[in-house]
Amino acid sequence: MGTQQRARSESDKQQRRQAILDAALALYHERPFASFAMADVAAASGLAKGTLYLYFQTKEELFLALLEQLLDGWFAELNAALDAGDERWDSGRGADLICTTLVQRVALTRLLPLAASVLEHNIPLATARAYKGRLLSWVAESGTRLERRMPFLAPGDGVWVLFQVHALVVGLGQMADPAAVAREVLAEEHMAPLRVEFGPAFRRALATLLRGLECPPAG
Amino acid sequence: MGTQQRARSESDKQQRRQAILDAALALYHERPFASFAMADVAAASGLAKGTLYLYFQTKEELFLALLEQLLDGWFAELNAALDAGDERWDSGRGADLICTTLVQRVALTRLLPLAASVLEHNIPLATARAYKGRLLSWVAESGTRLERRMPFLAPGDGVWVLFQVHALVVGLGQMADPAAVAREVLAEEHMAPLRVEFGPAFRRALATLLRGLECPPAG
Amino acid sequence: MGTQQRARSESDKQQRRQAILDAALALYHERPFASFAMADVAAASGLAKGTLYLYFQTKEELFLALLEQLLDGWFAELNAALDAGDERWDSGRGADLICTTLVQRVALTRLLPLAASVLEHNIPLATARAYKGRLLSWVAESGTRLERRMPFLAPGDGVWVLFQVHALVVGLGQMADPAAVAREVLAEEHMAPLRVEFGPAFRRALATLLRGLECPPAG
Amino acid sequence: MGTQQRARSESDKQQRRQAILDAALALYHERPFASFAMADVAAASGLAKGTLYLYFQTKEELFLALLEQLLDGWFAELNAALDAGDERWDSGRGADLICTTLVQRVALTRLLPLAASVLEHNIPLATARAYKGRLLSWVAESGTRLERRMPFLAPGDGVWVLFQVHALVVGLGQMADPAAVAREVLAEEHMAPLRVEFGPAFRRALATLLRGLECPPAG
DNA sequence: AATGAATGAGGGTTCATTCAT
DNA sequence: CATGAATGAACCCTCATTCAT
Repeated sequence: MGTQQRARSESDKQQRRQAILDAALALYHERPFASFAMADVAAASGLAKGTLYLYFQTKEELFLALLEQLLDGWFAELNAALDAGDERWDSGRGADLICTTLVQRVALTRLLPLAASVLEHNIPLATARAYKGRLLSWVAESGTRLERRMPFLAPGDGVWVLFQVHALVVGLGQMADPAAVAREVLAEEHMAPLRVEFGPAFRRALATLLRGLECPPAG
Repeated sequence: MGTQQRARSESDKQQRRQAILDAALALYHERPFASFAMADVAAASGLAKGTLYLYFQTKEELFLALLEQLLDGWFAELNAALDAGDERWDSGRGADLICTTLVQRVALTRLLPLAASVLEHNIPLATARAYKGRLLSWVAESGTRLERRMPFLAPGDGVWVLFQVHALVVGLGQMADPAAVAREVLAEEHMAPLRVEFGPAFRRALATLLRGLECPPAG
Repeated sequence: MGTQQRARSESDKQQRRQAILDAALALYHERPFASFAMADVAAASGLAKGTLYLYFQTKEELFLALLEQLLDGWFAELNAALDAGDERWDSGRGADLICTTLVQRVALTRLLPLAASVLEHNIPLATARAYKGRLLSWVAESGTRLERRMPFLAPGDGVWVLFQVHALVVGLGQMADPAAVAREVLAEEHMAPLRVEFGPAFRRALATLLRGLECPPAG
Repeated sequence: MGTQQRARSESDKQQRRQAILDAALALYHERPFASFAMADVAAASGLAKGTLYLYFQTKEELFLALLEQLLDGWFAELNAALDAGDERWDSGRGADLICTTLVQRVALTRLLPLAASVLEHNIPLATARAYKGRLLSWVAESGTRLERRMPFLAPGDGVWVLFQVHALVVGLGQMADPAAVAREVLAEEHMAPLRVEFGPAFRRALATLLRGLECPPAG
């Protein structure tokens, strides 16, 4: 119905852009992201469909902006924790930090798996480059910090660990968040071994992985 | 166009069913599986759209049939290798086997990530149950074999390792197989650190993970 | 699976034709006629789909053949009753006969409404002519008999009454046999006035109609 | 093709909705309603297919909206006529009113028979309830008025008469509006007795029916 | 800048009919 | 005569995007 106030100044516009992203995020609590339609995001943000296109050229761009924001938040928290103090961490401690910060960011862990399929559609080269560029610097910066904190990590291991984190989030996230039908099946008694809870599963996987790096070479 | 030969005998029909699956598989070389339309599969297999529905009740059933077939093949090879001989393996040897058998099955590693999203749509409970049931028995059987071969694995670790394999295949597979636009970006000089090659990446991740299990507890 | 025995002689073929019609009829007991597919009829008669087309050129022809058969049976019974004895009947008696014979022929009353829509599709002129021709002679013959039995009927009234019977069967039949959703709605308390039971509704309508003919002109 | 003007105001939208209904109605002149595809209605109204779904959630909803509109118009006219003046009417007068108002509403008489089959498909319970509810109140209100005007009608007879009207419209309408092939057959000389003209046929049927109610009980 | 009505290409699925065997 | 695999035109509906206002 009513027309929203116009965002005139540049900061107004940034705010509105942010409001759209927030609304999109909020939709997670109701339904899987893959089912989003622009109409839903528009409704959730109290704007008209067309308005979204003033702030994002395509649906995918909106999606990537949201993902970047969530990643940004996580890397910031991660870096802050890695920068505080200077005692050495063992693999358990490192795994703990990453898990704790990540597990509570449900939206991020659910959005990340979709990144790849979104990147397949409809995004201009420049957008893809921007996203990947940002990803690169995040990974590089946090990778270095990880290596500093966990000296058993060789140069380059920090970035490598973050890749594994990505992979595990995507892979385990998918297993831990099955669709309705699958959930129903998994609820059956004998399916118990196939049930995966993201938090514990991820923690154990990451801890084991870091332990493998920490472990003195066999022999 | 022209009418295909009729598949009369039961074995003809199995062959045709297989031909459809093969055609679907072949489409990978041209476009991401997620974008498949039944029309595409029909065209690729030289059949009419309606004909596909003689062999598969829904698009999703076709997809799951393909996936199960590939999984079946892999688990068979894996089990055969685990059953041959009875020397003990260390983590490196175990990782090698899994990697070698899996890496050459490109289609499987690309299809697996889609399983979750397919399971979200349009499949009857029975189909989901059948798929999950099969998965369960594959995982249980191969898990036991892994434990037998690698005695450093505690009971239950075998299944757990296979879950991590699944997760890593999905996660790393996604990173290693970017869409056209993303590939173009990653081809740029400075993006090198973000490039992931599935084989080596997966091998290292799995080896490290198994090493972590093998490693004597810290202390 | 198995191949049916071949109908070689002409009488074999008549029998098979009849078997198909019987099977189609039997399907009524399970689902509304409008939802029939040729595949269903084939399955019900234990024949292959293609075989049906050896006996009926189109789906509609099969349908009309079935309808004609049911009509034939009813007119035969009606005529027999009208021919037995020679006392005069009043409107009540006439209505009773028609109702009693018709109400028990559920298949007929449910099939009749579909005749019109079937005639709209896909039937050759010759088939339509044959059907209408048969209808004409049935109506004419039974109409005459009605007039003989109920002398308050003027010449032509007999045919006219049969038209009204047709109309009422179609109209009331539709109201008395609502679809699942409609039935659910009608089951609600306050919808009671909209509920129609075919037997009583038809009986009263026809009785009133005949009474109107019987009734001395007003004034 | 070209883009239609946008319906902005609420009244514009009502107008467009109406235009769609009008276009659907107009299609009657070309083909039986049962064969309508949304694509046809779209083409007839000069809109894109998708646009129809802005105004009607499903094909069936469009259909019911059209029917309700026509019914509403008829009941309004009927009620107005029944409310004007207060002399008593005999059965002939009552039949006249109903016939005259109904016969000129060709679309209504052709649409009504399809209501039942439409109600079988794809409509939410709520829609069915709304339709039946409206029907109930129309019938109840006009039924009462009929009884007031024609005192020979017992309580409840008014509603009953309207049911017969419904049934006769459906039944006779079907007979009077044959498909192309059937029409051709009926045009042949000797088929004359099967030809039904809706107006006269309906008038006579209804008049006779009312006369039957008016008539003093036999004996 | 904001709107939201209009677009229209596709998508999955059904089913009457054909015809090679 | 019998079969049933193959066909392919239709159908309803969705939704990202556009653009007139």
